[in-house]
Amino acid sequence: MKQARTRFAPSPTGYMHVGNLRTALYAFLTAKHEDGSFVLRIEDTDQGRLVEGAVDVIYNTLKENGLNWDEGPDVGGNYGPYVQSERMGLFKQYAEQLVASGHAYYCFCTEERMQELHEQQKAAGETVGHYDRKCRDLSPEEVQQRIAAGEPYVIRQKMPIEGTTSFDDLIYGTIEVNNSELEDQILIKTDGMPTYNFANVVDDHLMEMSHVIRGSEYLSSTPKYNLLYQAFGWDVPTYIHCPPVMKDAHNKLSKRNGDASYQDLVAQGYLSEAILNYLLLLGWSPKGEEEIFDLEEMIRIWDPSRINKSPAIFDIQKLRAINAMHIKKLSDAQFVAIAAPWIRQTVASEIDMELLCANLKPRCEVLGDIPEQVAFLDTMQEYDTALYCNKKFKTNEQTALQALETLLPIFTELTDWTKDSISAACQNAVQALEVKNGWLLYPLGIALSGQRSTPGGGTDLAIIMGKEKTLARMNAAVALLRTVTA
RNA sequence: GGCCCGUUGGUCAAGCGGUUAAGACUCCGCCCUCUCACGGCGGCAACACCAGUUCGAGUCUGGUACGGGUCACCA
Repeated sequence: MKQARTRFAPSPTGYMHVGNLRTALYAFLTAKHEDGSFVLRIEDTDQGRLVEGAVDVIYNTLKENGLNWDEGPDVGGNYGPYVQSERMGLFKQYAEQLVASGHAYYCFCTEERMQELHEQQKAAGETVGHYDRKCRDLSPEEVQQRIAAGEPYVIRQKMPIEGTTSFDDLIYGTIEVNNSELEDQILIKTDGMPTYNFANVVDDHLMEMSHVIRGSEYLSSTPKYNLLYQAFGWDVPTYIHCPPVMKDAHNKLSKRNGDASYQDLVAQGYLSEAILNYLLLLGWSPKGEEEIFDLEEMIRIWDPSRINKSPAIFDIQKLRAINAMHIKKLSDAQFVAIAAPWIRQTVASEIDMELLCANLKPRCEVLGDIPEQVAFLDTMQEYDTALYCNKKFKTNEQTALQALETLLPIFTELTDWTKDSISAACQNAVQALEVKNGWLLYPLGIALSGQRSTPGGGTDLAIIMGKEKTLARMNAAVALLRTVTA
């Protein structure tokens, strides 16, 4: 069997939206599942859209996600060059080969004539569009003459006039169109450069691509691609057209309306593994029930035929959930390493980082939530003492005052400020008072944080912020409660 | 407008002629619990519509509606 070779061929426009990333992932997986090669080709021929540093964005994004390419502009390979602008010279000969075999022709119609043609078509009530094939049957002599005279020309593909053309897509099946729908499209422009469609076919063949994986917007031009392959007598690759990633039911996710890019999501605190995992599932489904995968597992289970036909709406909620699951899979040490910088955005004081992180990990869906979650450790906001009321633990301002006054001397006496000793001390008090844990300790959490929800219970918060701050906040709470209950 | 494609809960989706129509996310309830989470258990919620084929249709065929894509000397 022929070796699987796929490519990702982005334009360097300075931005990688998640739809692009997903296409890259699918192409990567299709190659790697069959132990094949993944190729990166930069399509930079649209000089007008070139953006400084854009190629690096592509490199970095792919690398961060582990989508390493076997061949590409930087690493080379046997099918280079891998930057399209460096390949411009080699297309014209292929077009001329097509002219010689009767599958293409020189066309001398100017843009002005095309304009007029469209005007006429409109006036005649016809649908505006296709070139009228005026130059299709020029005699070879006339062609030679006009070329020799220096007249500008393009080379157009000669479409069959009658009949149909069909192609197979792994996702959409066989698609057949009437040849009358096909325009004699331009292959080589007046400047001698190839059009995108032509360069693509030639490049993909020269690079021996086994699969062409791209967006479904190319579905309607694929018959023309197929005709080109046939005219050359080349093997047709397996087409895999992917439906678009949508922002909502009507709009594609796009850079134009400022939708989140991969980089934006990372900046918001999403893990790249989670983003990739979510993208995998957006428009594709695995065989079993499992949804959480790392790259290696993705490669193993990948089956491109399970890609869905219909567009998929990007759902940030689901991404959050998957991100949370990936965070939970992290080791404690890994989590500390990635969470610490986020914690430090709002917390400068000395804290028990390990314990804080252990509490944060199951409470954190996106890293970007962390700063706000932990800010109280540095600065406590004023709070409503009604927070001390809890039906389940039968607490209110009065009982909270009692609880804190019970705890205060115990904590003050403690020399060993550890989880074990604090817990033991609290358990003793609970037993002596014959109350529930919550009655004694729920108020502690409020006193230390001033908020209802915190990353950790009262005793953990005490350890995280240290003895000194704990006692200070307890004293402040006692003072506050005394004035309220007086 | 022509052509092509699509349509299962709010979202992602399984399903490939016979199912009580999976599962995940969201939301709600219960349990666990020193807050909030995590975890466990349970619940709400779907085959766009109309014909036809068939003993039987989410699954096959045709049409309708709605949505998307495409009709460049742009990639």
